[in-house]
Amino acid sequence: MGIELRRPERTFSIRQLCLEFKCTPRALRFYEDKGLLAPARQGLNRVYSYKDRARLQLILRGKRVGLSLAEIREILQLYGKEDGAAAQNAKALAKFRARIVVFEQQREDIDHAIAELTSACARLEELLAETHPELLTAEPAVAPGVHARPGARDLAVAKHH
Amino acid sequence: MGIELRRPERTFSIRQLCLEFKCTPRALRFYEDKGLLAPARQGLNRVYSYKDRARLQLILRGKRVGLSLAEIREILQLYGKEDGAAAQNAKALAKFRARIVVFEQQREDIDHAIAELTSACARLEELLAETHPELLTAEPAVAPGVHARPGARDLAVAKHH
DNA sequence: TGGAACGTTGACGTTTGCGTCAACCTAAAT
DNA sequence: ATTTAGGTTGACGCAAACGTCAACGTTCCA
Repeated sequence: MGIELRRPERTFSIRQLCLEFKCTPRALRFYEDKGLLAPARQGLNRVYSYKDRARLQLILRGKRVGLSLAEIREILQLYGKEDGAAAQNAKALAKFRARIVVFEQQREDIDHAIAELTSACARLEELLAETHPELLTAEPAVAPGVHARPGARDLAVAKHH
Repeated sequence: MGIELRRPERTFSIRQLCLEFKCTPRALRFYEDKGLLAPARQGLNRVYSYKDRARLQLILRGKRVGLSLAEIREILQLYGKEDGAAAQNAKALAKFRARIVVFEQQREDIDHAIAELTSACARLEELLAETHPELLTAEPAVAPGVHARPGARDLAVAKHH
């Protein structure tokens, strides 16, 4: 039939999204409880649209930069309603600006941290080279070009202990 | 007499550090409990040296970039003992490198976030300018309240609920 | 016909990072 | 002598962000 299964119409099961984004069903349901997601239902089952997937991406990015779920929800809400009460928009503007400032501070902190860790690595490498060269794993730097892709192979999220 | 009271010899009370770094005594004691700080004592009272202050700075920076206290402690420990078991140093090296990778990912995320919020701000400004220009506070940058995150009411500015 | 595989809703447990008393000491100022 | 302004150690409380069962419903498929 003529129905094209192009990407924008695709839907996702909870597990598909979890595999793609390395998280657990529990987490997605939790985000839903907290009002960050609202997938459609097919009977009882959740059905995630492309828009839901995009939201999830934003949520996870937000988390990685240290936002709380409450803050993320706020931002998502403000994002959606560009109309409505203008006073709300003014408040949104202020909040956004404030967040930008915080982010810039954070970037500075991260640059600091990277610099310090890098020099610490250099010192450690020297030290090891002198005393126990056999322990040098011979990986002097981060593999260039390759963004640390976790390589989703299993459905169980392995933890580091 | 010849004794110079240069900075390196200065010591700090718990409150002084709290004021300087916008945190609470409770937090500092907590960090101590967790093995991140170990100030000298004068009777019962804690006396923080310049080195302690530096450690505190690192701790807070670590927190701001999303490290857990446990991770920060690990880093601080590895920092202090450049000798000792070489195998430990090798592990430290690996961990540091891994953290650097995470940090670089984080920086990317933050740049993303800043970009998105900035464009959102621009859109909001336009929208407000058209519909309710009187709400434009004409503060293109930040105004109030130093950026300290939650709570901190012990000796900081009173906050909204 | 039944058992994987996938989904659902509770509900309780856990860790982290402190806040918040309470009860007490102690040196300095009044 | 007593208030005041700092400090101390417990001990309990709490919110965030899930993990971890338990008990149960579908659908497919050999």
